[in-house]
Amino acid sequence: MKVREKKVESLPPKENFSEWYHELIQRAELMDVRYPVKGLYVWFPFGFKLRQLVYGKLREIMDRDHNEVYFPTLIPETELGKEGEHIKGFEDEVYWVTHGGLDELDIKLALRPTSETAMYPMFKLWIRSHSDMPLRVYQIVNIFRYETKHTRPMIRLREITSFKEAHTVHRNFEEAEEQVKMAINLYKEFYDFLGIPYMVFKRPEWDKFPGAAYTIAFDTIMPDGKTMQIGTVHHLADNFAKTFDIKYETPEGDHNLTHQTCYGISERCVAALISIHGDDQGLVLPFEVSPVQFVIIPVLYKGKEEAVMEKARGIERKLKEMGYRVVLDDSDDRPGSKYYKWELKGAAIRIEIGPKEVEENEVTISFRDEKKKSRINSTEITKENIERWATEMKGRMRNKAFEEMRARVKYFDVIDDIKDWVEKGVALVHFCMSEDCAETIEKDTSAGILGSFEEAEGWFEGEYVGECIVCGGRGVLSAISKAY
RNA sequence: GGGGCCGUGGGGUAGCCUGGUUAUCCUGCGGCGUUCGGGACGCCGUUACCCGAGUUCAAAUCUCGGCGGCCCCA
Repeated sequence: MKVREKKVESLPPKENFSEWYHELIQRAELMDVRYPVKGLYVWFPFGFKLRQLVYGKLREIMDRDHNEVYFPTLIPETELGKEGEHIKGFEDEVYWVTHGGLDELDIKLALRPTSETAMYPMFKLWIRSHSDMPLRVYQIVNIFRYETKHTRPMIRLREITSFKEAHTVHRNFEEAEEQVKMAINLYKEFYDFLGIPYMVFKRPEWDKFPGAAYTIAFDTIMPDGKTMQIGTVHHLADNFAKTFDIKYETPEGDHNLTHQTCYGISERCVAALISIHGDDQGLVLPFEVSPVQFVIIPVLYKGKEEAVMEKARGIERKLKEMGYRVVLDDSDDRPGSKYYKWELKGAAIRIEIGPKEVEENEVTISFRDEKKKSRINSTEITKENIERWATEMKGRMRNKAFEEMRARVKYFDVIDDIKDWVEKGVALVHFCMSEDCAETIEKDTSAGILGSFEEAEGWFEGEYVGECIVCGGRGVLSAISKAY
């Protein structure tokens, strides 16, 4: 007798990252990629729930000392074009609204590629005196960029749907710089919460935000070895204040230009979350942000259904009363089929209840990041234990992610071997930050300079300063990678 | 920026080269029944040739354009 082949296709293995990502996003019902415009995608309810939970944390962090605002999507050409460097950086990727109905507009309107030029004319009106600062606001909005290269959900989009952008105004360069440090710490807190490892760089001059004095960026390493920028913090100095004439009156009665910062995180944080923690089975999510924190699978044997369902419903009720997100999967599928389904969707904790558990007042419990199952007494399902489980699970996920990333970071003092290495990770080098030397590196390695480390701790134990790998001049610890 | 490949039910595909009957298979989906501890089975039902133009008696199939997707090089 022939054993029947398993027919249900599973996810491509995660080693095949590009395919894995693409399939997972659809099968786990995060996004529908079938929308008929390139680079625009639809959030499914399940995916949007995940987005909301992740951004809930981001909001919580921001709300501590920022006020949420909303500025319009459309920016007049006259404002967008005011800051020379800024517009130069965005001009080839701006969408323009040129008509109202059948009439051509006198002044074209841009779909915001970012909101500096929407906000700062208003900041000029809002800022009168030194006591109006610091001003700290943020908004979570969609922004538009006409990408011509390979678009993909949550990573490279024409409509970024979830751009959290913060903008702050200060009295001088130093106070703005303090804000930059504060922003870096906020983002660290956010990514630590998600268990996502990152490196923090100062971007090279040629790669900073258009119009900024300098740019700090967070990069993580994706499973295919390429880096992905998952957050940026910009010190704008008084560059935009000059352009938009944002001045304040000092206690002495002088009128000074303000200094500003802005910093942003997009849905790439969700992309990083699912890419870094996910496995061959599908999503692995921290308990706090999983749309399904508990899934209860009843195992229904003929004649014993009612007792099992009764216990399952009881536990469902109990967990819901504690405030958790719970699904009792009483659909017609076999238990095995349900295990696969909820693993795909990243349900954090699974509880199985069958006749045996009913008899012994136990439940079978398993955590999404582990392979094993165990039996516990039903009375052990307490808020205290659940919080402990969530913390332990996060700890395991974070350690695993950190170890995997560390294995992809390696120091080099000769250029030759870098070309091969950047196919699977990040190369650390001492580098002088000159554009000439950068060109040599880009040519010899087919990879780019991420910048100089803000903090190398955790990634490199040696000296921060050393000889530039290209010219031998004074170099600082820097990183080279292929980037998304 | 340059080059190549592709578009068939909700998803994945065969058919296209060599135009011609009712468009293949897997999966999914709906109903009924039997089941249920790691992807159950039976029966019934359900849905497709990207859009536009051209060639032709006849186009999923050939030609051109558009839109969309994938890959390689810079």
